Amino acid sequence: MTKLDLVYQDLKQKIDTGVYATDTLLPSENALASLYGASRDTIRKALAKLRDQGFIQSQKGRGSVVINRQQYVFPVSGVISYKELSQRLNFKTTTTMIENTQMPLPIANFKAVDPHAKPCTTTRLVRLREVNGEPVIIDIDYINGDVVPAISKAVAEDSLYAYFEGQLHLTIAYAKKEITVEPATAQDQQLLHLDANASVVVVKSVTSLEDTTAFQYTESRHRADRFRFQEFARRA
Amino acid sequence: MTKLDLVYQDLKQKIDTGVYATDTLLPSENALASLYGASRDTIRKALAKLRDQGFIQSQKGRGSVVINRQQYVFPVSGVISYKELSQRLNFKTTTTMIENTQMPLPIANFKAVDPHAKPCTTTRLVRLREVNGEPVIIDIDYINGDVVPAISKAVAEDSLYAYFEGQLHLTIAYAKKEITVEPATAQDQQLLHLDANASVVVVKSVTSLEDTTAFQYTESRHRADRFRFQEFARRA
DNA sequence: CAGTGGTCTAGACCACCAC
DNA sequence: TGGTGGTCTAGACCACTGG
Repeated sequence: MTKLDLVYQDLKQKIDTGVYATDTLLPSENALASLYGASRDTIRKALAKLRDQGFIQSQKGRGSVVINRQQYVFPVSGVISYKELSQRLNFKTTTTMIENTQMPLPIANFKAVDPHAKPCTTTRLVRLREVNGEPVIIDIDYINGDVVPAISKAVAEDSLYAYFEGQLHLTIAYAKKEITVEPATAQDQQLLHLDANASVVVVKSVTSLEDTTAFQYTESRHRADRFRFQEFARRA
Repeated sequence: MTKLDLVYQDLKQKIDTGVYATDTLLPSENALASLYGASRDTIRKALAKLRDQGFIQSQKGRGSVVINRQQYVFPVSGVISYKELSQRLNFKTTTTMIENTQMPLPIANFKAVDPHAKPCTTTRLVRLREVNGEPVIIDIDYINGDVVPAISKAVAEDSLYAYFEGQLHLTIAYAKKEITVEPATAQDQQLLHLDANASVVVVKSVTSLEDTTAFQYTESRHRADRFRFQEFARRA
């Protein structure tokens, strides 16, 4: 844990628990520097992170205002696993593996989100996500066989990310995502209990490692009436 | 223009035009510092910005790799106006004002995106966006009357953001957005030429100024079959 | 006016990568 | 081993806010 992250985590926690309340000012940068025994620059980096995440807004000559008790609803935003998400939200979720096969990457299917995808063999994983006993999402994953050899049912039904990071020590760096709305396929209708003319929200993503290897291609098909996505963005 | 932004813009432009090609390394931070006559720290801040935007990925001991020729499709991500967007994409677009009235802010309608919205009088603007003669989006704006007095038809059909920033000198700081899918209303069906059982993608947003005043509430209703949203995200 | 955040600098030490 | 990015520091000057 770096000093920057210690300051960031502590401030974030104090904002979350109301020690620093919404619409009030944080201590000044110099005050925080003394408090944490850090240089002003390190404090500023922690504040920049809070700013990017939408916790504070800084104003010249005044200070940094707490603006937002962060609330997660469905952050397609951010690179986060389904397991991490459901834990944070206290959902009662189950994951059922429907398919686990080896096949070449269907490049054309991910053209929009990664125009330069290269051929490779993959593990194809199809999983059904249920929340409170209701089927909500079908996740279709293609995992690069050069990076990850094979995946057990136990891992697939628990958490891929925990396996990748904890066991294989892969460093996940970034992802590109795309959201569209499409007519439900026969499989969507069957697994998600949908009518013939229903739509699903499709989230396609490519996740890459620190060395820029694209190693996971995912197509996530959501019941449209259960889909919700929130984000925070800054101007310029 | 700060030195940081000069470096950022120049590097970004060189990446866009291929001077620094995808999958190649940028000059080292020390080299860039000499090149631009800036300190290493300033260079690092510019690189951090490029990293956040998905242009480069840095690797300890190796350098910073160009990973992505940025491509805009429909950035709900980012605080950007429809006019800025259509210019960037070279769309042929028209905007038609349908309604321009004064009314109290419909707080309940924006509860999900701003739970603490306060009562205020607003200008309600309803505008239809067409791309290549095809109606694609209905924008319903509520603009805080305490911040912006009234809005002319000419401004509404050109660009609100250009007016807010250029004429009124407001500093737009950040926005919260939410995406959901809803059944098309009668107005949706009529204006967007949709069937009775069609769905629309609804993007609700609250935009705030530097002093944290929420001044614009927008409900953007998109034809589902024309909607596409892409984003870049980093882990942790 | 004093205090705040915004920008910029020069230098230090570390962990990591490639040769 | 030399060069790279990652972290941290101490200090400077500026523009802005508030009383």
